[in-house]
Order: sequence, then C-alpha cells, then structure tokens
Amino acid sequence: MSRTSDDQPIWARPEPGGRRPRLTREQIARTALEIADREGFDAVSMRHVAATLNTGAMTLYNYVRTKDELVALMHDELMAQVLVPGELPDSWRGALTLIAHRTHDVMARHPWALNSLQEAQFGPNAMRHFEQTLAALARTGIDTPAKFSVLTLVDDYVRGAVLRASEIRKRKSTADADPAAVQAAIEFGMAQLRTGEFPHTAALLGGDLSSFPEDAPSPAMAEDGLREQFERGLRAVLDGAAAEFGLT
Amino acid sequence: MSRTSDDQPIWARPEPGGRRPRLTREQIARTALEIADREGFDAVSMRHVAATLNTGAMTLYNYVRTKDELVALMHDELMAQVLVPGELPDSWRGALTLIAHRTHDVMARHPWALNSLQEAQFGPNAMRHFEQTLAALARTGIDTPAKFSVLTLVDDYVRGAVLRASEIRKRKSTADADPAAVQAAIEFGMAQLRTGEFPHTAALLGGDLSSFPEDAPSPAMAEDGLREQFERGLRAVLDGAAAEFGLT
DNA sequence: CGTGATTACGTACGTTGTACGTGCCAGGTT
DNA sequence: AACCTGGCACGTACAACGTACGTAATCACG
Repeated sequence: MSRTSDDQPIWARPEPGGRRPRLTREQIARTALEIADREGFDAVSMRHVAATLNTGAMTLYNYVRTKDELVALMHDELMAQVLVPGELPDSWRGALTLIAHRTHDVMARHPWALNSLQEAQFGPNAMRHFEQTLAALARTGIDTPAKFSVLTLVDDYVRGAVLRASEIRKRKSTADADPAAVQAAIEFGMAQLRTGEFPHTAALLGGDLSSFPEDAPSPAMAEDGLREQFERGLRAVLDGAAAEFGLT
Repeated sequence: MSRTSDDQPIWARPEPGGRRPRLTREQIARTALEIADREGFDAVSMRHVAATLNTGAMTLYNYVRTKDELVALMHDELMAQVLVPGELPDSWRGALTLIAHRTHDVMARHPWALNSLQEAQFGPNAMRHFEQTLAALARTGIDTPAKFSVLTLVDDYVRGAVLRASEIRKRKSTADADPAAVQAAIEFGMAQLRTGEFPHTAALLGGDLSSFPEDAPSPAMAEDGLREQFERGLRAVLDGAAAEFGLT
C-alpha cells in the first residue's frame, strides 16, 4: 500500500521530460485554452487539441492521465492570471476590490471557465490565489472564521455576477445565430405579458417589448452597463460585509 | 416568411395530444429530473430517459424537438418549485429573503441545476419568478432601473453561494469515491504549505492539515454551517443593497 | 372496412474519452 | 559497432452520445 504515482495529482508527477518529448504540458494547456477561447469549451476534445499540435490524440496521454487533468491544467493557468502580481494595497477594501476585479476580468475574458472548470482539481496557483485573498484581510482585526466568511461572501458575489454576465453573453450569441427563433420567443413573451399576469415586468419593459429579457434585456444590460453594475454591486457587498463582520 | 411552428419555443407548440400519445411532456420532464437527481445530470441522455419510460429513444422526439428543449422543460419545472405559493411578505426585505431562500433550497436539492440549466430557454415559470421578485420591490420608492439592480445583486449572490456549495458537495462525493487520490492530494497540499509560501493559509488551517480545503474544508464547511453562512451573507448583501440603493 | 394521418422506433452517422497494443528510436551497456 | 531497453508516438477499437432519416404500427374517421 505504498504511494504509487497513480494517485498523485498531476502537479506532483514529473513531466515526460526524460527521453525526447515533443510536447510540454504548458504547451498543451495553452493550446487547449486557445481552442476554448476561439471555439468554446466543448470544442476542447483530445482529438482537436492533438490535431492542433500535429499529433495523434493518444499522444497527449503521455503528458496527462485523463482529460480532467488537462482541464485542471487549464484551470491553474487561469488562476495564474487572477493572481495580483505586485504588492497588495494596504487597505483590506482596496485589496479585495483589486482581487475581485481581476477575477471578474479573467472570467469575462474566458466565459466558458466558470461553467467548465469548477470540478477541476486545485492547483498551486489556486492555492496562491487563496493565500492572497487571506492576505488581503490580514491586517484587519477580525478572527479567522470571520476572514473566511468575508472572502467567501465576496467571492460568491463576484462569481454570481460573472455567471450572469456570461449567461447573457451566451444568450446573445446563440440569439444572433438564429434570429427567427428569437423573434418567435419575443412574440411568445409578449403574448404572455398581454395576459396581464405580469404587470411589473410589463412596467419594467415600459412598452418597449423588443428588449424582452430573452435576448438583450434592457439598456441596463449593454456591455459597459454590465461592468458598471458589477462595480456598484461589489461596493454594496463590501459595505454589507464591513457592517456585518465589523471591518473598519 | 410566415411563422412556422419550427421556430416557436416549446411552450408555444401544442403537445402531441391529438391521436393517442403514450407520454406527456410533463411525464418526460419528471423522469429526466428523477434521473438527474439520482445519477447526475450527465446521466440524462435521451436513451436513458426513454428506457426508463419503456420506450425507444427516438420516440421522445415526438414530444420535444431537441434535447435542449427537454432541458428547458426541466428548468421550468424547477422554476415552478422556486415560486412562492401564497402572498409575499409586505416588507421588501422579507419578500426578497423568502425568495432567496426558496431559490437556495431548490438549487441545493438539485445541485446539477445551476451548472446544467443555465443555457436553457426562459419558460413561463421563469417569467413568473422574475415577476415575483419585481413584486417584492414594488412598494419601495426606488425607480425601475434601481429595482432591477437590486434584484440582480441579490440573485447574483444567491447563485454564487449555491454554486460554491454545490462545488463543495461535488468535491466531497468524488473524494469519497477515491480516498487514495484524496490522501495524495492532501499530502501535496501539505508539502506546498511546508514551503512557507502560504503563511495565512497555514494559519487558517491551524495545524489540522487533514481538513485541507481539498476535501472537507474546515468546520465552517459542514452541511449546516453552509446554510448558516448563506443566511449571514444574505443579510450582509441586503444591508449593502439597502444602503447603496436607498431602500428603507 | 379501408384509408390517411399520427405516433413509435430501429438503423446509422459522426463525435466523444480512453484502454490496449504495437512500433519506433535514442541512450547506455557490452 | 552491435545490441538491448524503455520512453514515447499513435492507430485501432469500443461504448455512449445526439439525432437525421426511413419505415412500421396503430388509431380515428369516412
């Protein structure tokens, strides 16, 4: 019952480097990321990644034990992008805001990430990110569980906001691909509104029913409106956290 | 260029009911939900659902045009469960809290939902839910865009919290399935901690390294701790929203 | 008792992850 | 120089997926 290399996470196992490997784990991860960004996460198949690298599909399994490990590599690469490079701001608020913004930006750049990477294994960069958020709260007087609660609260909001934003973007792009279906969906929505069952929704849309939530929900949802709304929400969440957990 | 039934959303198309259908859309959706709850969302394949209903896979396509439509039916069924049945509490805070709790509970009962249903089409019950959250803010004096921002903010937090909770549960169950890998992952994490690169994380875990975030991250993460943390976070978010948007 | 529409469903195609086995070829050892 | 050895590449094969297509079964109605 000794520790075999089979059980070890990918970061504890050495890369093929011995003989004459044609590839690198980093190279593979980068190609996978490019494919995901260009064609969506579903396009990241072993065959596709391999073909892009001019290689057979099974060759990749020399560098990675399963596809999940490839996904883990992608995840850790993204977490590296989230890391704040230099020193953190002194104030907990500034530090948390900075980290939240970086998280938001990375997830916005890779909209497939939140949905597809959440069962990925924790890697070193994820640990560094966790450490960094803890560091942001280091100088506050609150005790350890409270620290944990605060960063959880903020992270929950950030990820919820990103989730919604990427849903909206996703809807918008699938909508562009099939205008007829969108038109039909809008007509269905309008018919529902006309039943009188939805007075508040009707009031919100204010007669301009072509901006029904199905496709591009109201001006508040335009691309730059999204970021502004995120910042305002983040401010509110930080205020709430400060009050609830006694941060100064 | 007339409106053909091909473009219409599933809720605008009549069910097969004419001749002598063996199945119902609702029946199909319910079976799919049961399978998802019992074996996970990935187990919801057309073949599997059909087999459970003692039917050929292709038969389902008489009731549903694509698998996405099946998923849309599942989504709408869940939204029905989220709806508050009776009257909403008078205070916006009470109403929003109630809705948030129902959302949280439904998503916690069906942990696969958040990840798998987010590209699903908007159905009638989703509209009702949206209407209900607007109604919760009806009696406040704030203007329409502010209402929208508030409910977005709260919903973002709720979904972020649920997302994290189901990630934790998912990790816990995959961990149970492969204790050796967990052990190896913990050892890797401990080795990382010993590098001294993670002082705050080490302090958080306080020497009890067997509760490394990989599997069951600290007592704060136990099943009832999760709910308590959610409620506290929700309180903070509502406070923050009230302050930021001038709710009384 | 046909007849025509409706519902059921088998077959088949192109994908997916990956187990398995074979073959190549660079190093170190004789 | 010849030979082995083991790391690496990768073709084949399998089961499972969504679903297009075609056909068979079955009912309502004339």
